[in-house]
Amino acid sequence: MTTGLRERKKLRTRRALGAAALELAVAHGLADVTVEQIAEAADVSPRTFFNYFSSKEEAVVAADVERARDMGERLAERPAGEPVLESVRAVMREMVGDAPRSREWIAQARLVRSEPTLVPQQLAAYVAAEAHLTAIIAERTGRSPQDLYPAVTAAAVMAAMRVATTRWLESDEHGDLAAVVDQVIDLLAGGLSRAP
Amino acid sequence: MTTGLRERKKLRTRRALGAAALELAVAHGLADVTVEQIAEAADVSPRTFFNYFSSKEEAVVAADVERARDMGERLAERPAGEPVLESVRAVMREMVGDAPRSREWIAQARLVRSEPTLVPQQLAAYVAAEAHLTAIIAERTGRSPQDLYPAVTAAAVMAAMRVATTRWLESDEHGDLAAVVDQVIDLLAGGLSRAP
DNA sequence: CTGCAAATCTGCAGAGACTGCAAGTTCGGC
DNA sequence: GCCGAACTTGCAGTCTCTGCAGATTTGCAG
Repeated sequence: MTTGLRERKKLRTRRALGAAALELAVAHGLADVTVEQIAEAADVSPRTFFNYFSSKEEAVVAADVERARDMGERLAERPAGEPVLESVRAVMREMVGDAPRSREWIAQARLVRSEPTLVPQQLAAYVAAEAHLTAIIAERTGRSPQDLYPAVTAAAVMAAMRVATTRWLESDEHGDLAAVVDQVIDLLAGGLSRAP
Repeated sequence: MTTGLRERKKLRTRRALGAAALELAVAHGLADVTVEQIAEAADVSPRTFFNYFSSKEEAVVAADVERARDMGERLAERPAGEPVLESVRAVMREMVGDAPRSREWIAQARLVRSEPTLVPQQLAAYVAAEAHLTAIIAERTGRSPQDLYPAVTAAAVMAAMRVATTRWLESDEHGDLAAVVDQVIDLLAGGLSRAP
């Protein structure tokens, strides 16, 4: 892990920009936040903002991308013999446990639901994670990444996760996300043939 | 069906704008096409363009949205007793048969793959269709749209269709899309447990 | 066919998003 | 310490996108 000062600094400003964008958007609504404000809050020039992100929307969703990457890494660390769907179940259980992060996650998720411009970006983040997941599944099952199996599994799993989190946010939110995840995974494993 | 002159005219300019946007983007690359050019090609003012679409990207992907809506309508017309996955299989077979439309479809699909800005919009189109599909599945299985089953099924199916078309485009394209669709549906129906 | 109300189109002005470029600043290695 | 590479910044300029107000067109009733 060669993390020179340079790289660390870059990561720090990237995170600062993402956090500032999210915070400001939650507070004032995305439309009423300018790149200039975001840059100022992160203590860089507006021009630098565009060296990191190509749009406001991308910055707001940056945390999601990181979360997805995190999910991928955790999946890669699961025991090799474990069925893919079970690995996903386990990883989601781990991640749901992160209470402190959950706060900002919920804020962001609700923001996305209320700002139409963010929806496409959010989906792009999911699909980026999907590509990573495809590679992991391919390696783990000893299949080629060109094979349909890893790709379809990854896509279906990510889609199911999306549905699970959406439903969880829509309902009282007091319910257990892990339980919802369990249900959607059962549906997938059951071949989508019968209802719960 | 009350299609007054007004509505028909609106639909016509909407399609003209979408087609112009797609055509120009394929010819010159999306970045080198301005809204002004698109509007001119469709014979309306630039301001009017924004009365129909909120961005260039949305216009380019408009045909996709229509196609997704079409798929939804065809699904709704399938016999009620048919299993959902089988209905999807049948509908895709029908739609693949439309040779004339396929040309522009392939052009658009290839464009999306080469223009990063279009990816999020494309995904948004898929998800919009997903909502429609959810409603259809809910009605057909007699379940509430709030239920997880219709939502997960719709999401998984759309994700699988996305993978199928992507793979089909990536490979020589001479293969049969219907065959790829068959494979991905088999994977879903099999609970994602084994490889083909 | 005529006139009215609503829907639509258009031009204009203006705020912001975003990019290429060239000049400064900082970091990493020798 | 010093040089090259990487990063930041300001600036100029183009394009996107929006609100508004005044035409223009359409649907409908009389």
